[in-house]
Amino acid sequence: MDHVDKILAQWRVEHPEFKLRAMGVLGRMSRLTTHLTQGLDQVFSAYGLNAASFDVLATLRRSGAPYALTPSQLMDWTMVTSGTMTNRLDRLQAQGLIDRKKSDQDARSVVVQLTPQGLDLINDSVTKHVANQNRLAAALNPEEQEQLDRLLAKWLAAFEAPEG
Amino acid sequence: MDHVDKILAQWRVEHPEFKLRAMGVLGRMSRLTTHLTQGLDQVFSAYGLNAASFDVLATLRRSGAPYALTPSQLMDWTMVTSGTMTNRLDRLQAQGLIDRKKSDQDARSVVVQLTPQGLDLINDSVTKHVANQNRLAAALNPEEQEQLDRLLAKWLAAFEAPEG
DNA sequence: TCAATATATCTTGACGTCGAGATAAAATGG
DNA sequence: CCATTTTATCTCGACGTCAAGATATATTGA
Repeated sequence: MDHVDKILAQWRVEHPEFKLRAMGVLGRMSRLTTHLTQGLDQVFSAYGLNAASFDVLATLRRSGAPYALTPSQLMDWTMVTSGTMTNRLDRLQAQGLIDRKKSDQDARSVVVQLTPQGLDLINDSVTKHVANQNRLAAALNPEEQEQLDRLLAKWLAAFEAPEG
Repeated sequence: MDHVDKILAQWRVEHPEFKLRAMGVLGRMSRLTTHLTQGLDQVFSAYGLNAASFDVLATLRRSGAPYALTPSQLMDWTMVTSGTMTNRLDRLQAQGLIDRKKSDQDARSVVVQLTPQGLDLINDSVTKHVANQNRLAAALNPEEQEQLDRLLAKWLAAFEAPEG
């Protein structure tokens, strides 16, 4: 009887006709996301980062040398709006973890690049982050993780399929 | 090859030694949560609400008549801090959907109650919300939803088990 | 009894996010 | 060639959230 079960039990009393299966799934996902977010933040904050700034640095890092992307490319990878990305980049630049220079190709555009300090920081932190993710997932055995991943992938495809 | 697969493919090039199963699961959960949040907001905004205010109204509604709880009880149900709850209640009160009165039992405490308008609004919107949840989950068949729910419940138990 | 501690709620300041709009430059098409 | 449309980025104001701290009241235990 976890928290979500208690919520469902209340609705069964107040609205016995409700079809609650999806509510259970979505409720557990939401609740789990809260716990996982807190778990991931433990590593981020140990490096003076948060999920937002880590996300940008990691996106630059995994794009490969020279660890440079435009704000638009970063927006595509991270699912945030342009105002949000500008704010993230401002803070990372103030921390000395990235720099911005005008693009040679397109005068409207900007190139965001990891600084040497930014590269060092993401190299260290991402290793800890991956270990932390595996720790957080360890409540499920490898088979269960595979099963879960398959179901999530199928569901996600409904939103990210090539045709929308 | 969804968005998360592309991220994993990049890491495999840059860090072939990373154990990426948990990253896949967490990444898909995160991405899915973003899409689901947007899907749920469509119903909320049709009623002049957002996820935060809906959450409070729904918690009061499913607690049963007289649809009254203290801010502390609401905090327990919704997993938010006291400052957040104060802010939510201020806005709901300004909208005329709840009222606050001093507790008879405990002079430190407050009783939050749905107004008649608040009750009408949550009664209408929660019905649409449940249908919307089932619509969003329909990419998985009932069996898959059950399977997913079982895995999520097991995982969630690691965070919400009686002993921590 | 009453001082120390715990509880309930609110306040404040900082931050991350979004949406709408501004600005500038590039691409398009007649 | 030039007007129109699209693209890239930034600005601004509003909002939701949190952490830390303030205030008032209740509970505990010596």
